[in-house]
Amino acid sequence: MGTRKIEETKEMTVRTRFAPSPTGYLHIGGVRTALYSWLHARQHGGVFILRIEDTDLERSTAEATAAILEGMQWLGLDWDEGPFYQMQRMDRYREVLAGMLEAGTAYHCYCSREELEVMREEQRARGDKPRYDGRCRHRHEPVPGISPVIRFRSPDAGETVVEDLIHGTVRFQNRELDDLVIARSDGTPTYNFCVVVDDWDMGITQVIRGDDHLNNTPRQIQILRALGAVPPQYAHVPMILGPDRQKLSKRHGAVSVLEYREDGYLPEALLNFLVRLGWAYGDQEVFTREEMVAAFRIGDVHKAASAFNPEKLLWLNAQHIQRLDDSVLAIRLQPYLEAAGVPEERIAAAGIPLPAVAAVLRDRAKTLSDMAAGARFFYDAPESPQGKDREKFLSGQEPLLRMAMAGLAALSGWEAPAIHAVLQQLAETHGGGKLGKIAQPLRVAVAGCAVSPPLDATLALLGREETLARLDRAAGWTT
RNA sequence: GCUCCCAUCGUCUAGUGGUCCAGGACACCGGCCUCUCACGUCGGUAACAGGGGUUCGAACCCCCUUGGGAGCGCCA
Repeated sequence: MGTRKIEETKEMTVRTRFAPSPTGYLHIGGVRTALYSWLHARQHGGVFILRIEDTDLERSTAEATAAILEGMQWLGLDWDEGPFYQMQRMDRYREVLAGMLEAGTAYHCYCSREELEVMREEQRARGDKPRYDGRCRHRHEPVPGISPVIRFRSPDAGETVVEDLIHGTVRFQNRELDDLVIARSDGTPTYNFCVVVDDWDMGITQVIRGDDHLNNTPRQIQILRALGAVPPQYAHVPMILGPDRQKLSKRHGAVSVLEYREDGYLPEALLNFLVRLGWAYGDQEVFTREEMVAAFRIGDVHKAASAFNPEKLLWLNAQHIQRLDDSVLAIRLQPYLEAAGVPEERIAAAGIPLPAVAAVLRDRAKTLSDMAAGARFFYDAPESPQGKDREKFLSGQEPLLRMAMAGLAALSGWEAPAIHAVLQQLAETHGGGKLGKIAQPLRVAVAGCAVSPPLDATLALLGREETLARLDRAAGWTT
């Protein structure tokens, strides 16, 4: 019985977090670190925490916070605790700050910004790295009229080692690290300090974040040690570049993830794309959410930055569309159809089941928006086609349309194979044996454009009455 | 400038000293399939950044160079 207790304390519950700052929208890079954190927690039966780092009052907005939460929900990256807001934890930070001042691991610094700027300039001129020289370290008397900042007293000898799950051992000489500001002169704590206290308080076991934070890590470890806390494990994931391998920016469409939703991407496809950006599992390209959870290992993530590849995302989206059940696909598609101007009531009124339409469209759609565009004509009888299509395919084709109507009207059933036989027959008599000769005019007549699912399947779905009505109407467009 | 990180086809990657004149995927090019557009399918072009070591043997280990990135704030 005793051994059991040891195991439990040894194998701590995994606790990871995603900690975005609400100064902008949730973008691709953020989503990937969120995904990795989530995956790591889920595969270990751990806890995933959402924390909003909103201490930058100037730039944080409520809209950004809302967009982040909505994005996470849309992606299905569900969190077990939070969202926590740093602004609501100020009392706690002040308490820790006071303790550090008391213990002497932090001290007041009265240097003015101007003074510091001069100091840095001199250092730069000498070719040194600009860093605080610790001139207030031993000051005991306050300077009247100046509200001091609080600095962390960092060790000036030895080294701090980061055992990174992705990068391996990374060593930093302590003399390279200066005494950083952990509280501003107005008393508010700074980022590096809040992160440390939060990760500590929240019992985070693995900090998974962008590798732009790797340089901050030794200082965070030092603060944690000064606090008597055991540092968590770290995993610094590389950043994502634009398709041109330049830093990801708005120009690349690297905007809010919610735009991917608008553009008709499936969340599982986006997640699949992102998980493979910097990580691989043999030759497997397509992963379900469950497969990702099972196969992903944070330690297998690549060290190098990777470029965003929109074509591959599109391909993966198509792959995931292929794999959905008709009924599920229809449910996913419905909002996009609505956005394309086909409300739910009209779908019901038309009597053409959406799952069936989705089934015939799935092979040729890369996004749900594509699919909605392709599905529209089933529910909305097309207007007279414009320009080329009308001239090229309908001009002078009234006899053909009439023949088709006669043939289809005479059919006893209304199944695709029977319809196909009629079309085949028509091709023999009016198309020189070539289905292509007659299919295009009929397609344009019925769908309003030169692209649609196979004609027999399309007509079967439209129904006899609607097909004949559309052919009759199109006969008026043949001049 | 200083510190840290990184480096296989255009892109995402497999590869952890021999089985690699380097495999898969997207994209691209060609063939097949075909009533349109697609899907599918078959095939093709295409990479170990450069230089030194270590070793019987290096894409894999070490060093240097080059190139990219990050950090050096009372931003996060």
